[in-house]
Amino acid sequence: MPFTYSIEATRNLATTERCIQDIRNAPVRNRSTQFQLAQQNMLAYTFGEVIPGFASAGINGMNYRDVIGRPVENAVTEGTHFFRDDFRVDSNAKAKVAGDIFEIVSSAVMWNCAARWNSLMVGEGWRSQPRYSRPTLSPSPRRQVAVLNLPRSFDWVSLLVPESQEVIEEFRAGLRKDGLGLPTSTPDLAVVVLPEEFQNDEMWREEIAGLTRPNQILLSGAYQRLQGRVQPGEISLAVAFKRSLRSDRLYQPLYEANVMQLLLEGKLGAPKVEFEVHTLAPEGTNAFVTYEAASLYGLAEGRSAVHRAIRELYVPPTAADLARRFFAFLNERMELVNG
Amino acid sequence: MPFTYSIEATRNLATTERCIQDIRNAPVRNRSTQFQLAQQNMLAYTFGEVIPGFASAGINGMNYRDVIGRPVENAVTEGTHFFRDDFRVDSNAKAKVAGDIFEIVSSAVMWNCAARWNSLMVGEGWRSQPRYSRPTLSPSPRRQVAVLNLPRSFDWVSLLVPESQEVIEEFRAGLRKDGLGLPTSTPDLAVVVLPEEFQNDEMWREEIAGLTRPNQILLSGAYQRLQGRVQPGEISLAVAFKRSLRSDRLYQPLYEANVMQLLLEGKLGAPKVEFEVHTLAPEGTNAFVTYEAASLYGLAEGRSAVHRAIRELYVPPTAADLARRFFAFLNERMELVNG
DNA sequence: GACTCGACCGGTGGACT
DNA sequence: AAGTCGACCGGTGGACT
Repeated sequence: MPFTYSIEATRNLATTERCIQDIRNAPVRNRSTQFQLAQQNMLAYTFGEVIPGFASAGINGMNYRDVIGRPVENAVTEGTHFFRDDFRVDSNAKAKVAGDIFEIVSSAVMWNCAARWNSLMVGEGWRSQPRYSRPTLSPSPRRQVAVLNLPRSFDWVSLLVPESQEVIEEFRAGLRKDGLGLPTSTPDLAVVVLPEEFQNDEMWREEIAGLTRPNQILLSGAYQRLQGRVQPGEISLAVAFKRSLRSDRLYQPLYEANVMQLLLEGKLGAPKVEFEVHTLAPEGTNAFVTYEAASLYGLAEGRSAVHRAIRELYVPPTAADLARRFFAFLNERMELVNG
Repeated sequence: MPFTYSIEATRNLATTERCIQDIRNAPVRNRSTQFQLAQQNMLAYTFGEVIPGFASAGINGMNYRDVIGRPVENAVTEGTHFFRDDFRVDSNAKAKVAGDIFEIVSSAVMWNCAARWNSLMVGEGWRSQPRYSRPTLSPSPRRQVAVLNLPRSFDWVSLLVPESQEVIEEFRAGLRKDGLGLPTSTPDLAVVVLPEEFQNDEMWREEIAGLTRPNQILLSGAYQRLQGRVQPGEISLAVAFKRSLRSDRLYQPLYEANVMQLLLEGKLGAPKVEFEVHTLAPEGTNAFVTYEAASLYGLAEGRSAVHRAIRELYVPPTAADLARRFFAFLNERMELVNG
């Protein structure tokens, strides 16, 4: 499972493990797809033994856009090898898979950061390989975090403890009388304070070695363990991943951040909701301006401490930079949690 | 310029007027595009003598999705005719053009509705072909409207009279001190009260016969005439056009509606801002739920008259339905304007 | 005329039913 | 297991510089 394409490794794959699935004889109804980019196999192939930022210096410091592009690159190499001129995939296929890979790999980087952070918080000291500067916040098991890559169709409200969900439900019940609602969807990822009942579990301190299928399942299913167990103030960070930007594709995070702020800050008394957007191709400066928008809820209330809805549009240069930045964030934000 | 593909009509086109432009020998830098879908030529070809809703009964009552799909259909027929097996366009090319065509054609339908409405408002009576039921609002030249298809990169605030723009500018100046902003972008289309200085101009009462290139320019440039001349309460309707929906593509209109409501209702004392979304393929019911969201500004203020940010997600069955619905809207909303 | 900038949406791989 | 449902984004034609 090499980061760099290997004809030997490819040859040893069972056909079901290959990155390219030939479905010309088993087409999906109402589609003309001939070859599928098997996203999970691609992740296992390219990142099966590699988590960027926690791998070799060469990968940790490599241009992150190139790192994220590698699975599709490898898959296309494989497809061309087996199918030559017959091989073709729609640009929309690459687009879908590249977007999911950016999200999943970045989540894995942050998962490993959280594991390392948590290990420090329970008093195990600061792991030294690869080297990141040691956070200065005084360790406490209560300051552990969980990194949750949230699935499609998720509703972030389901993370909250029942009492908080009830407050929101009552608020919505009032709206429904007028035919109104305030539906919530989700960021791609949430960082939450690790609930007390998990603070002795080792799994939250274990760095994964790569995105094998079992590890993919571990990370993508982690959110289920925390549903109904998070206090409003414990949603420490929300992240939206967008591999590239277009002016019309900026608004789901911007809107969802506004709703989160209205509900968490306004109705549940939580501190500032930190919501950020990660991208590898901002395509101009317009997005940075769009994301300077003040949080509408705070504005309307005429509060003194108005803030942006989106705290930052971040373009990670390398996986190591992403990790360093996340450690710095935790070092600052987790001070809010009583040690 | 037939609505139905005609090999004779195609044969008579100059190459620059054709719907398919062969650019294999003049490629765009950094692109692999071989054939371009000449969007404006396509509109002139298929709709050069037809505005749906103001054409024959067959077209007015035809499934609007099929009407909107016709230009691409005709262009593909042309391309196949001239280039046979060489002809290919990316699905993203069709997607872009289909989206713009939905926007431009729907704007043209509404333009003609406005022309007919205005003609009634200045006392010329109600035109009878094709037949729509006569609005009941008492006519007044002050109740005329302008339909503005707004361009890419537009800022709806530029429509407002200088005094109102200044109010917004002052508000933003306060935000900028804290590193905040509240940038505005635009709906695809705005319906505004026709300013007094234009109420005798015939052009606002003239129905166009088709989307010839000059008429395309007339409609797409109309907004320039009204910039700086609209009172906050005179933005009667904002529309976003989305040929098809995806769950992630719902939020630009939802967010922009919220911002418009904060600024126009909250800061400038305008009545309820009516913002709607038109689509031909909602793809499930989720979008209808998303658009039940209450306007965040009203919520935060704890106002009594909270309303939805998006008034409706509308799926026009035919062009005649779109026209009828717009007449009904004008009949109701323009009552707010003193006759 | 070459280049940059907006905003268009449909084809996709996987989760869930 | 066949069908439905989420949310991914890159290639595009035109306006502008």
